[in-house]
Amino acid sequence: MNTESAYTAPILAWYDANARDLPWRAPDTTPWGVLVSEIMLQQTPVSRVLPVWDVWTTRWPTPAALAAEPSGEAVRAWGRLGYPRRALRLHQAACAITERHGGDVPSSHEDLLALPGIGAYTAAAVASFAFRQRHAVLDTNVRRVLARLLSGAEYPPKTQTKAEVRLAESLLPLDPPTAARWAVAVMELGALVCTARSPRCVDCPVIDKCAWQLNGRPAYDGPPRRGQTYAGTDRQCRGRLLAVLRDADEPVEKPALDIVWSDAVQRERALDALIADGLVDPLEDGRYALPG
DNA sequence: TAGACGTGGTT
DNA sequence: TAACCAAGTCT
Repeated sequence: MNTESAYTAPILAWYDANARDLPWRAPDTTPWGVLVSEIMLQQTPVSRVLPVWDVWTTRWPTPAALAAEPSGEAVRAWGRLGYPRRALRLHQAACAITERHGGDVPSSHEDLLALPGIGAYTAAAVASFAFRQRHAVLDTNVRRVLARLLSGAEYPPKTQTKAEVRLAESLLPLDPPTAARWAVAVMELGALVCTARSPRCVDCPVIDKCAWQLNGRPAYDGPPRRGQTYAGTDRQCRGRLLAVLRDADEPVEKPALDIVWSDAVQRERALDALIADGLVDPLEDGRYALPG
């Protein structure tokens, strides 16, 4: 496989000059700090993660510190980041790290992948960013950049293909620390320049080598990209319900939940689902609380 | 494997 | 304004 391409040097140089100064990239950030950031950043913009990451890593500087607290505290401190099951899984991951790995975030892709809430992307990201290993880190940004640069398409296919993985691997510099830098660099390029809408091609360090550009920037012509309606869904209902518990200092009575969603059938379904997910704890006295 | 899963900013 | 989008994972 290739180890260098015409894209490598320009993108690395661009990153050195344009990388954002994000706290989880600071040299003294621990692997745990990196892991927390990666989970928080799933489907969530950097600007909203910043303050929550700060609070979390200060309050729980190690996996053991988080594992020592009830999972409900993790859910509460998650605030309005969204997808609160991530908080639950991060707490579970902290417990597993404490029990199985002596309190140290594991460095191997395999061990990371075995942790709850960590999939192929996050395992690769942590192994690469925190441990300077050589992995293809294929997130939505990188998939879009590679689609444009090499496939000449505006967007990558809806679901990730093996061809994309092979392509990303073929682009990885051989030297692990350089591969790790390359991984963040491509991701950053996708986040700042090669964006989904209105890409800033004038600022692109590889515009002269971009297949999409050379093709005349053809518009996406594949199947419609999934649009997610939200109003009126179970997801919105779950969000309302959980917000009540998050904002309450003590367990709440049922009416406090009933008042935030008028459709009783949907409300009960959502509440049951939250309980099944372990995000809500139905107490014996009939009240409801975040899990202990 | 398609769909569920939160939330808020941008266009 | 409604739709799209943001460092995905799980089932």
